[in-house]
Amino acid sequence: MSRKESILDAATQLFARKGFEATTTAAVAEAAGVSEGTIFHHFKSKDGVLVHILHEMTILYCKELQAETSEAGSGMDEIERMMRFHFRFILKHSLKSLVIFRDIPSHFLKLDSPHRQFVIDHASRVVKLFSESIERGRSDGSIREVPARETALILRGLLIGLTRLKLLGPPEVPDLSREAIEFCRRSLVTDAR
Amino acid sequence: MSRKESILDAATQLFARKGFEATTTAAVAEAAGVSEGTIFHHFKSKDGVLVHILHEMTILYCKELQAETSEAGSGMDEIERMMRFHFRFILKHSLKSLVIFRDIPSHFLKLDSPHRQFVIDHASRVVKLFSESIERGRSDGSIREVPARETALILRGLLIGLTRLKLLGPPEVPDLSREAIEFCRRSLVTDAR
Amino acid sequence: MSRKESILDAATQLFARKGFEATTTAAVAEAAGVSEGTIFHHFKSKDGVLVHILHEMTILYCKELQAETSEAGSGMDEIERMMRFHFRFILKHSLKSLVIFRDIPSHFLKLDSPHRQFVIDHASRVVKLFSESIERGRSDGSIREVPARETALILRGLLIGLTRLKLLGPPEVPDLSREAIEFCRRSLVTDAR
Amino acid sequence: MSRKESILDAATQLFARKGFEATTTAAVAEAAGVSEGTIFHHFKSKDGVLVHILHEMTILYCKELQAETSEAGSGMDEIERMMRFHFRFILKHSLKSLVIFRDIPSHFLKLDSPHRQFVIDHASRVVKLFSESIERGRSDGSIREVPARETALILRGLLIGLTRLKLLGPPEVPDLSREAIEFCRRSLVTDAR
DNA sequence: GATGAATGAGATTTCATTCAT
DNA sequence: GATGAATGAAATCTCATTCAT
Repeated sequence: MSRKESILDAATQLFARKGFEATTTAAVAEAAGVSEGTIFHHFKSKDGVLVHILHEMTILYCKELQAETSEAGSGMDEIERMMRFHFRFILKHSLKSLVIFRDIPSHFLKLDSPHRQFVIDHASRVVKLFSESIERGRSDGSIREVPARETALILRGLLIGLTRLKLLGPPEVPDLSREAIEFCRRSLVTDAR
Repeated sequence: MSRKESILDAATQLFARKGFEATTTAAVAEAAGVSEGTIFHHFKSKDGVLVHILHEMTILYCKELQAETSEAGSGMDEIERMMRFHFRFILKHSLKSLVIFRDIPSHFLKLDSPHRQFVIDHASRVVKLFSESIERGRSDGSIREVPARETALILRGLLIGLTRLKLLGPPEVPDLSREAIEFCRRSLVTDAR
Repeated sequence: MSRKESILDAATQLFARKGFEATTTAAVAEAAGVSEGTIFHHFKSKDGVLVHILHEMTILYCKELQAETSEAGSGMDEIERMMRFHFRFILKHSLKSLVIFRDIPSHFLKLDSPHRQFVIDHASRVVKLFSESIERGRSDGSIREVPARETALILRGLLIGLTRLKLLGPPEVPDLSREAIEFCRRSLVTDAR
Repeated sequence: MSRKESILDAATQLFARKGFEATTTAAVAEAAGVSEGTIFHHFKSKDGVLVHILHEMTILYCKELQAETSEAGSGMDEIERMMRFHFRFILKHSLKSLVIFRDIPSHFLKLDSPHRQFVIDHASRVVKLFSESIERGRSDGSIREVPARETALILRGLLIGLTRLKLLGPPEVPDLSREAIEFCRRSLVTDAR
């Protein structure tokens, strides 16, 4: 593992456990077994480390999400597959997801943040994928007549909200992925199944 | 307006605009037109200001939410009314909601935060209200056979997610409240309406 | 002596001895017997301390220089008085003058420095005073026909150069004030004295 | 252009524009198109680059200044030629002169600098050349009875001061070389020309 | 000769908080 | 209750320099 990777690894752990603000670069350096200067050599700034994680995860998420929709099936199938993928993804990358879902908003969604646009663009891309699947579903008869973009936004809202609940909430929250998908399926499918 | 209120007002504005961490007590003092010491005189710490906002809003939310369910109607009616209330509430208190939805998680949901339990308890209370309405709906036939607690959590997840979208997202996100309620209604009502 | 004055005092000593860059705020704080934070409380930044010294000295210099010319006498008398004043001033305020003559250029005369204009304006004011005296001297016959502004600039150049020599040069440089004034007098007086 | 020359070139540009302290070795390396290590390979330290420039310029200045006096003429002629040469030199090497006149004092004239002696020796040599010319002028009757060393120091002071004015001052300062030489000539020539 | 990743010592600055008035 | 000067602990970041390749 290169030093850069060590740093990312240690940072992810610490950010997840203590929060981005409360984690010092000194702590990251020590956990990664490198000198503090090395962090700044590779990432320019403390923010830079978070940005790196954000970009990495965002790109991965988009790539894999898109792959889910390419294997045909009905529009409703695609929606279900994308939702299942989302839950799988945040489970597989739970630490990084936690960091992103909890700490990105307070740092990168300020109006003057240079990273705001990146985050927004990513969101748009995801919404668009959902939207297209909904339209496909309306065409192939698997999804009822709902407004595509609005519904896509609602689906994304639901995913985000449940992710927050899972990652930030108390541990006794049960796994809701199956039930959530069912919840959405019931709302979307055409009356005469 | 008392000095205490001035401080809360200024703090809300600044927390909303720049984030809790990035707002200095000096800035709050200046915006409120009081000296820095006064803040610590009334609240005990910077955290104290945020905690005050959190408590105030939480209690208000719970009180008003509960009021919504007291006017009878079917279980499904109650769900709809509670959802409508939520959207109304965050619109009416958008600045404070923004602060709470964006900044509370990263500060008060750390495992060792003394405020974590308060936040979690509040969440439980809300979920319980939803849950009870769902059960009532199942009894009165207005809601189909869904698991009450899981579904309540999903509803709350949806509300949180859409709130985040609205408060943090780009301004061009349309108002989704009506559509979201409709989305849930479709999923919950019994087949034979 | 207030803490602010202590800081200015200590800073002047240290800047003079070791140079502005090589002096740390920690050293200033220790020498002044205050905490490091106090420096920043009063002066905002390390630069701020230097700026304060610059402003203070500049204003004092201008005020006193102007006073020299108000007591009438011929134009040539005024020139001599102003030159004598300059040498007296930098002798009286030798530490602060050293700081200003040695360290200001490298910090505040960069093209993008926000203080550049202040320094330039001060210089202009001094040159103007010299210039006016020269014109007066030409009118009253005490100074020969020389271009006023150019000659004023040359006189100021001479003063700056000699000041640098005195402050920065080896200690064996003799006092040149008397001889320098004589040098200029010879160059400026009308042939038929 | 060798890498060493590239470095000197880039360093001169950057030192002139941003000042020696504010220029990082990383910036020099990038501007020169070499790696940072190469700078330390050729010069031994960041100081080393400045020292190199200083030595190079100092030696060149002395050599060319001396050449000016070898072509005979009266003592006064020599003084004029040396002054003209100085103005020509700093015009021709304006960037390097700027660096030397602005940044050397604050770095190499500290009492404990190992380069202080070199700078002082150079100054002495220049003063000596002026001094000798003045004595020659007194002998050949072209210069009046003035103390040779003091006057030489005054002349050097004037040159330094005007150089500072030209290099650091606002661009609207007119060229003063002709007028300055005339100013000195008037002061030095014997009454009965 | 050339590279550039790695270092580590240290500097400036920030800021919540205290406390004498 | 109100003030604001003073604090000090700590954090981010800089940067010349080294050294293995």
